[in-house]
Amino acid sequence: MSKGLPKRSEDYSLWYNELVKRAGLAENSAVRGCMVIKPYGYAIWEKMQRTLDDMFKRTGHQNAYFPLFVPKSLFEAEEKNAEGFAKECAVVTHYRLQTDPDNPGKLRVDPNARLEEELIVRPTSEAIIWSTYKNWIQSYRDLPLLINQWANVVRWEMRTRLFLRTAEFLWQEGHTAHATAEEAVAETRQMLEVYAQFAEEWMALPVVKGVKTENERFAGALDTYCIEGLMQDGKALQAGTSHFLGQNFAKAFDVQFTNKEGALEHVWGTSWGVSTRLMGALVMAHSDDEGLVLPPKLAPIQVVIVPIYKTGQLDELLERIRPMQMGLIDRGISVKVDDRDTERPGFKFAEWELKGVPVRLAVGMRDLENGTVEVARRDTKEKMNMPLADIVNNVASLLDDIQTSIYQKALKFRETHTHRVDTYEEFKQALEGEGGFVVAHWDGTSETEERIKEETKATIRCVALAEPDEDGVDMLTGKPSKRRVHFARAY
RNA sequence: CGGGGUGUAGCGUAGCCCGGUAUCGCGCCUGCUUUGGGAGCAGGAGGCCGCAAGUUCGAAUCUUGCCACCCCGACCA
Repeated sequence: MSKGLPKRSEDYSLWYNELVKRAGLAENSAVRGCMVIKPYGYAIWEKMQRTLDDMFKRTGHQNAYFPLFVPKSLFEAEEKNAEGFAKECAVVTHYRLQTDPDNPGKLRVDPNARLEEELIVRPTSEAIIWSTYKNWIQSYRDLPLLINQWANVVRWEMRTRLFLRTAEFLWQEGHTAHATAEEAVAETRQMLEVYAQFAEEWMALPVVKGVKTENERFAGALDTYCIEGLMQDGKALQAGTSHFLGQNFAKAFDVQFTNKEGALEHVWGTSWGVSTRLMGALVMAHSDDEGLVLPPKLAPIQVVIVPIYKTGQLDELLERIRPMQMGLIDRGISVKVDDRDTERPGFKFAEWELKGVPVRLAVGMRDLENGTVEVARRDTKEKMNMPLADIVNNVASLLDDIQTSIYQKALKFRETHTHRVDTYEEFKQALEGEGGFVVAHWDGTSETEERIKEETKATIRCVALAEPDEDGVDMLTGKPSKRRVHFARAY
């Protein structure tokens, strides 16, 4: 492991890339735009999955699995959705390879093995799922239908970045069907709340909840709700979306049910998802020039114990550390004892800091004689000595402190990086400075939104749910506005 | 797809203009000494120089073609 990460202040995106690789979260693969998620990174994703999955189950959802491939005819059924994704679809056209007569030892696509109908590798699963729902839904008694799937999807992005935008990524997608618009909207908003709660309580990432403008809306949805986080470089990151689909997919796939009065109606739909992009958000929101800073609730290793010893003392020291180690484990804390005899303490300290382990305990014979342990917290780099006798309680509450503290830090950052402006000059200044959210009046037209995007690269992240009504005028056109919206440059 | 760039050990690189089988650092292996903030010394292993063809006595180096990747732009529910 080489020393020293690039500095955030010097090259933020280089810092991010290096950090993801050096901390062992992910790396580029032999496939263009596709990453390998490494064990340490996958362990964090698994914790996210487990937590979210529990939250979905508690809100009444069940998991299922649908195919990776979508026949083109199904894919194109909902026109807006199909158009929205058409430019970034991987397409399977053949089903067989053969040895190449012109190139010994090489294979080629068998020209006689063309599929009668092309298969689209799912960029999202509405089409295949709604075509299935048609068979599952007949009566109001079949509703609501509340399904989630954990899956991979493929979007052939022209430019990719580890976790933030990869050609293949992992995600969950919820797809629900309801008897009424009101129920579907309630579902959409409920899942938005679930995402917001997860982001704030588990990822320690404060988010703005809001609704997308027409320009940014999911193709095929009537409304797209979202949570938006703010990264340390002042750019916003969309961390999750929840869509109210209206009856669009029900109509496209002819999904109808008989209501209590015996009349046929199209069902109302929602879909919602978060992806491995959350990993990118987690890294960018909290980490520093020394490495990752992980919130304790998602850290695969919450406490690392580094024994400090002289040659020959290791076994004895490990023996004496064991009661403390077991005490922490019994308390439900995940503990790693770094008993590698091949690395020195300084190296281990640096490595666990890079990997973002929230709490480090350094224990040597000297400490044991004094009845103390050296405790270091990753987020503030503070070191303190704690009595060995009470170490389990102290560490448990320290982990809670760290979770709260990094959330508060991120929240404070967002507050100091949110500017309310009234003129276009102020708007541009706010963006050019330290970035962040710029909250301003907008006349509600796509033209103005586009123009601002072209001139400043800032987009409307959302119309925040918490934003109060307020009469004003668009900073650019002077036309009337009833509410401010959140602008930012975004990932 | 347009513009620019780069491919040399696991990683990062020197050498290329001016042809003679490859430099340095990190990492790796062995041994000894070390071990409370990224150890020191000694020894060692590891290379179809992106691929293919051409020029030449001889190609990492020159020529041509191809491939891959990176950066900027376009693109990105």
